[in-house]
Amino acid sequence: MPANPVPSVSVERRNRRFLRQQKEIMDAAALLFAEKGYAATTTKDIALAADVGESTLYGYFPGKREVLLAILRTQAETVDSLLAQIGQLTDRQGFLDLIDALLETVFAQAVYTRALIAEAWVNDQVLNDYVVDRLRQFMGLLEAFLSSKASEGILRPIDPALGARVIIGSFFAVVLPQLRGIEPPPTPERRRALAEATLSLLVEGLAVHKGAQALP
Amino acid sequence: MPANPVPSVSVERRNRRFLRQQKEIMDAAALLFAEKGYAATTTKDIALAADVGESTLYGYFPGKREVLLAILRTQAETVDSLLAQIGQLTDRQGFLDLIDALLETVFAQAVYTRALIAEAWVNDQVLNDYVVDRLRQFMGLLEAFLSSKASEGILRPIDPALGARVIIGSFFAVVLPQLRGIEPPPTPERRRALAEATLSLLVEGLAVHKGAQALP
Amino acid sequence: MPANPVPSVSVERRNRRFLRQQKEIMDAAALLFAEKGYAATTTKDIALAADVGESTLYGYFPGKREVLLAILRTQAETVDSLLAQIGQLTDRQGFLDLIDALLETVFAQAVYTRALIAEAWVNDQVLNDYVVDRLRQFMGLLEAFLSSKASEGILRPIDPALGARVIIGSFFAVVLPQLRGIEPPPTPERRRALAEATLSLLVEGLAVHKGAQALP
Amino acid sequence: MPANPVPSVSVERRNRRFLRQQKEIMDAAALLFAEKGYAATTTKDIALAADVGESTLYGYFPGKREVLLAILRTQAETVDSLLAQIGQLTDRQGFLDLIDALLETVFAQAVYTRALIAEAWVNDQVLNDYVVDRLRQFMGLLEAFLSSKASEGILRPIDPALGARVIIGSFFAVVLPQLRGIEPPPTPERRRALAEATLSLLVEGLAVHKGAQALP
DNA sequence: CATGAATGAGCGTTCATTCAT
DNA sequence: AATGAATGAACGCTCATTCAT
Repeated sequence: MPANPVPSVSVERRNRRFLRQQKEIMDAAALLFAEKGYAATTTKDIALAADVGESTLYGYFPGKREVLLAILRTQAETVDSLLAQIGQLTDRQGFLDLIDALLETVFAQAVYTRALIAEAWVNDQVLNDYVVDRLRQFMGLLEAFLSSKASEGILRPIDPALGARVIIGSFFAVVLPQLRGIEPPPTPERRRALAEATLSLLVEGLAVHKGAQALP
Repeated sequence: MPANPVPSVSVERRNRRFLRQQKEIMDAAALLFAEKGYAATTTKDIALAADVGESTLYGYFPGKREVLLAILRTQAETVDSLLAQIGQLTDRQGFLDLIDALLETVFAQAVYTRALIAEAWVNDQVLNDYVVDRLRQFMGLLEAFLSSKASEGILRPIDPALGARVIIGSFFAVVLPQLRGIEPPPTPERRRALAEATLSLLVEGLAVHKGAQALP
Repeated sequence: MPANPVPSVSVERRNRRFLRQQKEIMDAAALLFAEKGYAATTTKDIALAADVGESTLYGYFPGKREVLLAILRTQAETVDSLLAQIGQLTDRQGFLDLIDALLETVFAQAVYTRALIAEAWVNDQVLNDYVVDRLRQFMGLLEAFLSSKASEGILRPIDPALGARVIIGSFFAVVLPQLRGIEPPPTPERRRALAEATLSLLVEGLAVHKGAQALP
Repeated sequence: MPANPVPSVSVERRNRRFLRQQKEIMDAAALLFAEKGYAATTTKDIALAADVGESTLYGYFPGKREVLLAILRTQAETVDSLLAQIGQLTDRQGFLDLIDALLETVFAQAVYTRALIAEAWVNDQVLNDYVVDRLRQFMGLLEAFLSSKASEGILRPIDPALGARVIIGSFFAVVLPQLRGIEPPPTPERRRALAEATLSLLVEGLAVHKGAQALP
């Protein structure tokens, strides 16, 4: 039997199918991991939710663990590709755009993110491989921004690490209840408004005062 | 036959032993629940960590689930008794004291708190029974404080709910890495300093400005 | 997508296999329940006897209890279908046929019957659900027969309830040792002979007398 | 310390106490064994019912099994001492007395008897050690009686083994529902009446006839 | 390629028995 | 002598994974 010289079409189609099915399994699994945690989710649950036979999973992933890892990797890659697009933060608008893009990403894959948080909270390996680096990168961006603005005399010369944390924490406080499912996910407009309000609060502070310089 | 008035000593001693052993099991379990999550922790793990036979657990708790619940209840009761001691927040110092007391409590039972967060993230029942109410109470305190200060003209009239969240988020951002074990737990001095710096940052804002009124 | 009309063959085959395996498990379990009692029989025992893995049982029954219930139900259904076929008892031959059919049924599923008796002796629920009604039905048949014959002047007007009991007891006395495995199960001929001898004894009595009327 | 030369009084008292407590435990256990079967009864159940600590049992019996054996032995000894009192059966009255004494014994220790039956049904060892011999002895008595009366021309020359069985079965049919707890235990009068009616039925038969000789 | 069936490993839990007091 | 506490062994059952079709 001669090797088919142009099997690429059917091979591609097969490949597309494979990837589509893989994604369907990951989506089903991510929802369950998010809702119950990895350990409490059974392969039977996943198969049922993905509407395939239990053993079919093993045609797409070597095992339950690898489904989780694929989910985490996907989530991390999305964040990575976002971070890769960001250069230096230079002005308020860039800052807001970053926050907004981040929020959009987080909510676009809310289920994946929730699964990631669930697992990272109880698994050092996952925390290190999928969270620590990205958080550090993000904090680096924020710290550099704060330091630079401070040296320009626009922001106060507070500890940039603390400042970065407070910023992150503030946005987490807004995002977490929605991720967790206590509050409905925000519309894009509401998302943007929240980002602006939060940033404004952080920049200008809670206290009444005059003459505060807005970020350029 | 008159009731023996004396055995109370031995009964008390027995009782003390029972409670001590119970606590030891809870501590061992809480550490594991914190580190791996409830579902991934086996009763064998707990027994090993508490240095008792696996079946001994069942002399102290009806089952694995009840060990978790005892942990959660203990954690919640500590927070409740703290919240019960707080009246109205009226000034900066009271605010700082609250934050500090809360942080102290959280760190004093870091393992319990971490276990609570782990489970609440993946279990609606636990979230509702042990987190939602307390968080709401705490937010209520903060919101009342912000509103009251705003009406006095001392704080800006921002959305108190958003303000409360940002405050919570800020402290979470500072606390979480330590709870999670990425950073070492803070000394009381460092704890206080962090609280002050964070509060100052929130009150006065990131931006340079003049004439801001400090909280009384 | 039209429903595939063909896979019914394989579906049927699968179904047959399932039922066959289910029966094999029930048979293995019934033997053990009969020999040791339900409580003293472990799922491991059953699996070993049925020559399957222990967890395989759970593909065929939801649990150990349900294996027992399936056995009891099967036994009861067989007896029910027998009782359903019986109309009124009118003559000696009908009576003998009933006894014989009953004995045949009991011995055909001796193991199931023995398991039923074992459990009914120590379990009110089982006694009520699987024994009481059937025994009552059977006694009803006998009592009606005795009363009717008594009113025809063919049988003495003894208490029909006592008479029915004595009849049942007599046959039990013959059957139980064989069910219990002390004596070998009877051949059909021996079975029939026993039934006739027992009936004759009951009808004519132990005492020597003349002029007794045989049942028609 | 000189050995007390006359400790017998206190030793006896101690002994009586021991035996009394032993009996209490056996009674509690027998009831449970009768109601749920040996295997389904836990030592905790027994201790609770006997109102002693679980480990106290082991001061009176080497283990759970031995409690059962003590119960069975007691039951068997009672029957043995009854059988030992019986000589040859010679007339109807002696026969009735035997039946009545047996019934009285059975009901006096209904719980023990029920426990014995429960265990003998699922345990060959118990069946052989505590039932078979006694039943054989009893059947021997009956067979000898039937044979002797047959040779005297008073009873018909039926197979004595079958006759004995029918007699036993008849009384079982009357007794079992009461032992099992479906019917209330009989008063002594009712007991005697039942015995007479049953015997009469067996002797004279169900059929109408004349000239039957009563047993002398 | 998809799957129902099968299974060893291991789960949470119970139990008869022993131990320390 | 009596017992609460402790425990290894074993229980009924579940699960991630493999196998046969």
